[in-house]
Amino acid sequence: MKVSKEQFAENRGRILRAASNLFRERGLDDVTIDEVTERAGLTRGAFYSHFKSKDDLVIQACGYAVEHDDRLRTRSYNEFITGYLTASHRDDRADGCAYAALASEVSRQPVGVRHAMSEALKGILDIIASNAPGTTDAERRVAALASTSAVVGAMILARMTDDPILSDELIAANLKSLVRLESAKT
Amino acid sequence: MKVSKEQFAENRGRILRAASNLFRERGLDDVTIDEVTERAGLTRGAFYSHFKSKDDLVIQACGYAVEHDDRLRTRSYNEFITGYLTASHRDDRADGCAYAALASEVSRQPVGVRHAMSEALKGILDIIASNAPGTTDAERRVAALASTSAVVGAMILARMTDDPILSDELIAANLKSLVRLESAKT
DNA sequence: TGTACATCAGTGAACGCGCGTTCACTGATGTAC
DNA sequence: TGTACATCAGTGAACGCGCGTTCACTGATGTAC
Repeated sequence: MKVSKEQFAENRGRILRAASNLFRERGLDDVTIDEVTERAGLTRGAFYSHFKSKDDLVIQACGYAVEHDDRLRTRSYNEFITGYLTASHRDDRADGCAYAALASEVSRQPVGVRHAMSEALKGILDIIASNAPGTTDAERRVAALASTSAVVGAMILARMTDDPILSDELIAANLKSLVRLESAKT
Repeated sequence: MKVSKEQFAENRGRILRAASNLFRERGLDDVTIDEVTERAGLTRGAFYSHFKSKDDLVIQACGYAVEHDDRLRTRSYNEFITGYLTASHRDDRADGCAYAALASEVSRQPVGVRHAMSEALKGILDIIASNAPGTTDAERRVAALASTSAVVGAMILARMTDDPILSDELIAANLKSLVRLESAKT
């Protein structure tokens, strides 16, 4: 049956949230429309009142994940690094950084998804660069690109390994390397 | 019909090579047994004379990809960084680094795959650490973990973006950052 | 303000396709004598 | 060394399951009068 505009908007939000959590936790291919709508409290068919296709959902849900990620919008450069490189972030994929969870899958997706994630990344890099250590804009830009690459790579490898010691070591080493880099420049 | 032992071994190698290329290019889920065996010059059914299941193939093919990757076995630390962070590596996923291509998917695979990739990574990190800049073992270890995270993260993000300028920038900035790090320490 | 009705979000069954896996069969290999 | 036969890698059809998508239907919403 038809529902109110407010209910409709809320349902759409619930689908997006469920999808963004499930995608980050289990990957884009593994998650089914059934799972997403069930978690959102709806049934399969309702999905197509909100989204054109699963591809469409992927675009929206990836955008949603980045938009609602506080870790990518911290105030200082140091806070970004130390807030990102934590064991709790590593162990909580569902609410973690969408790039660490999905970037390599996104690179094989249709251009719509890649574009959405890419534009969002530009915004994030600009913020990080504005807070990054360095005496010139160019230096701060390099620092932002390099440290973002490092934290994303570290998180991906720390999640990949089945050895908890190596996993912790990856986080600790990058923390040390990036924080030292900053203090050396400030 | 039955084939000679030599032919059997060659067929197995062809399947592994085809799978390792296809997996890196298109991801683990997207590639089908049909595609792999066809590229290896065989038919679907032959697959199960060589591997227990697709999961089994994933484990073997990931191992194969890492073992046959020259980029991960370069002689000096500088060569590792500069050989890894290139546009041609970015554009050639099929023969590129398996970690950049598959690490985040591997993290969601059964423990067998994760373990194989993790143990291989340990070997690679040991080699890199032995060549890394730094005056103590601990310093070299940190440099190896940090630079490996950075190059993998940079490659993943450079492949994800649909903006060629940002993609080049990611590679250049990490090159600058990591090479500078070395010269500062040597 | 109240009422009739068109709209459309949600339901759940059904469809169609693709993919991993199985299986009966073929015929070359390589061993036993 | 030569021959008979058991083995087993490869073939290709078939199976079964899961998933994205469609569709006829329901009934609450919200608009037009």
